[in-house]
Amino acid sequence: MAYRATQRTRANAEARRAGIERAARHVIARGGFASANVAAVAVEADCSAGSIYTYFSNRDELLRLVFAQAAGHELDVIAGTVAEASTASEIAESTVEVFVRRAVAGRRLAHALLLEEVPEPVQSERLRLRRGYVAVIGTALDRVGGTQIPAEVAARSIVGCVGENLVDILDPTTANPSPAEIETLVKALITFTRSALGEP
Amino acid sequence: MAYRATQRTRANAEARRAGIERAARHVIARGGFASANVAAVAVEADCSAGSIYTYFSNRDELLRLVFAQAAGHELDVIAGTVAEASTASEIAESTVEVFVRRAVAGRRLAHALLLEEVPEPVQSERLRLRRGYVAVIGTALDRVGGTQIPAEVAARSIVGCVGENLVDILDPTTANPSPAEIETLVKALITFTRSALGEP
DNA sequence: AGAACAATTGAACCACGATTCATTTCTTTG
DNA sequence: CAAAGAAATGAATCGTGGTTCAATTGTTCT
Repeated sequence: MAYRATQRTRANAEARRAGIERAARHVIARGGFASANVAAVAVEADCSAGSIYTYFSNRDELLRLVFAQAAGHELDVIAGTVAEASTASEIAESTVEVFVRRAVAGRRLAHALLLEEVPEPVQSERLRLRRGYVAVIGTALDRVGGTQIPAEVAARSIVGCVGENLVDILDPTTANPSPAEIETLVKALITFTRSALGEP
Repeated sequence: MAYRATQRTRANAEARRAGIERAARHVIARGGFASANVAAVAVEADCSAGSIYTYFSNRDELLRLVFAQAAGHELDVIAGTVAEASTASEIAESTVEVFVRRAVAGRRLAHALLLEEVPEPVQSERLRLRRGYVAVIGTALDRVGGTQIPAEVAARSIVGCVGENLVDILDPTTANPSPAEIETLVKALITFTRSALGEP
């Protein structure tokens, strides 16, 4: 016997794995999933293409993990703010505010997470996460009560409204939206979703 | 001189071209864009793969044309019904009704047109068409007046609401939705969009 | 009929990028 | 330090599916 994996070895391995994930996240945030080929991630992670396969079974799996982390974090943020809301209006308001502002702040990444064409395993994850948003908002709406329609439909509708209005704004081929434009949109969406939920 | 393209020749050529488009549409309606590879379309059109390149410059262009036809037709239908509406409520109502019912009736095709991952040229076309929907609904809302928020945001929101609520229903990997489910959804969406537009 | 040209065919070609794997380099332990 | 095993490397491989093209078949005209 002459070699055995040690504490440090494993810590290093974990650091490498995390480094590759971070690299992939950066590449995606810069150029979307389309640009996140194995070679590009390897360059960013400062390792070889082959090495990536020591830590991840394949490219799709790596992308799926990175997607799940990033999108999961966004979901947590929304869940946090929605949990504090005590009326349907507040739920609508905080959802729109957080969603739109965070998307605009991290435009390219938001586009990748929400809209870009992705490999199938990532798409499944995206649908899972979207169901997560619906669940979080739907549960909150149920808690505060007073909606005339099924909370799930209301929650989905809110997600749909906001998402659809971000399509052009997040388009990587167009210039950054002006702050004024964003203010108008946020205000309008809040008005729209509030009245939709039957609040004045 | 011994050969010149004649009336009949050209008519035949046009028929072939149309046949290939029809074949592509059928393949897409059956298995989505993913299944519409050149070989599959050729089989359905009863011609060789190579022949397709006599009539279309490449696969993406063929798919783009077929998409534009199918989605353009849907837009025309919506435009037709929305044109008859004379209140915001009626606009919301007819949009939801037509959109949802037609989507459910042609589930697989609707999924392909609205949600499936598609080659870039098709995606551009999809965005164009979506802007068409927004324009049609937005113009109608402007015509009847009385919305507190920009008509474009309202129109986009309606499209987003409806689209998002179709995601699960159109998923090809799940069973057909029950008629009752559809009724509930249509009713809820009409309520949601109506109140969103500030109508009781 | 046969010359002239267009259309069809389908197998070969090609582009692309993920994946593999023989080789080399690094770590640990006796 | 040497042996044993792990990890890293990156060029070669492979799979996939769109695209091409030489050969064949079909059509028109004199």
